Amino acid sequence: MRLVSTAELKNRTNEVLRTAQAGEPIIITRHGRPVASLMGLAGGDLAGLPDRAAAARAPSGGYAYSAFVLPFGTFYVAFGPLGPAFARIAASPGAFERDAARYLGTLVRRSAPPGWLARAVREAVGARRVFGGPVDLSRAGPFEREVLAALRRIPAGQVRTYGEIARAVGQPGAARAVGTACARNPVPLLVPCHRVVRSDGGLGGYSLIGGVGLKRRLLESEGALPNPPRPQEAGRAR
DNA sequence: TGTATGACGATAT
DNA sequence: CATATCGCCATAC
Repeated sequence: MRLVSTAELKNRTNEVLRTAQAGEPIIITRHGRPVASLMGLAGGDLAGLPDRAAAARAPSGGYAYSAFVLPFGTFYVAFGPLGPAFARIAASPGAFERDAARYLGTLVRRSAPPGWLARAVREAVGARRVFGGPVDLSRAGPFEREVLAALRRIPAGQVRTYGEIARAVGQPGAARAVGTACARNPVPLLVPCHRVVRSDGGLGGYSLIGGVGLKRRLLESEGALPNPPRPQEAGRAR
């Protein structure tokens, strides 16, 4: 990972882009604070994406989706010109297609996973890096978008409370609404809503298939839980 | 425009 | 410590 200031970005654009293309994640900083990231794209990565002309011709048509078999289920991701737009763990392609069509307002067709998407899923699930790639949040409201943006700033291995996110987006009293926004996250895992927990130490909810059990599993695999449950000693006191 | 609904939080019991 | 209650706030209808 490399940190690049706005000045560097402007004055050494080509070098920065070359670095990104080489596969090293670039974090853009402003006033010393990370504000955005660049993800390299290899040739052919965009093969599954509709081109600009196609998008203009059919503004609401043309989402593709790919399936990824993960340890806890099959993860489906629908993507358009702006990036991943809808993702779910689903029991079958048909179930995902139905949910995706309802959310996106258009049919989705299956496609081989573009390289950038496979990498994004790998990074998001393996939690080896923060997935900072593009995400299509155009159907989310302004508050929801801010919340989701805040979630993306939570490093793997860490958690935040719903209240902390509320304060982070300037609505200190909106913890509950943050929960609602998380529940409506169109791209779970890619936007890590599982890293938000309750202020009382509870995990809170998780609406993906798998429920809080999956949420716990994800957080454990990221090393975010201080005391992984040890079944053998569960309940034992002193 | 009003009303109902949550992946919440603090407090009381 | 678990449950109940009430306040909160952005959405969906």
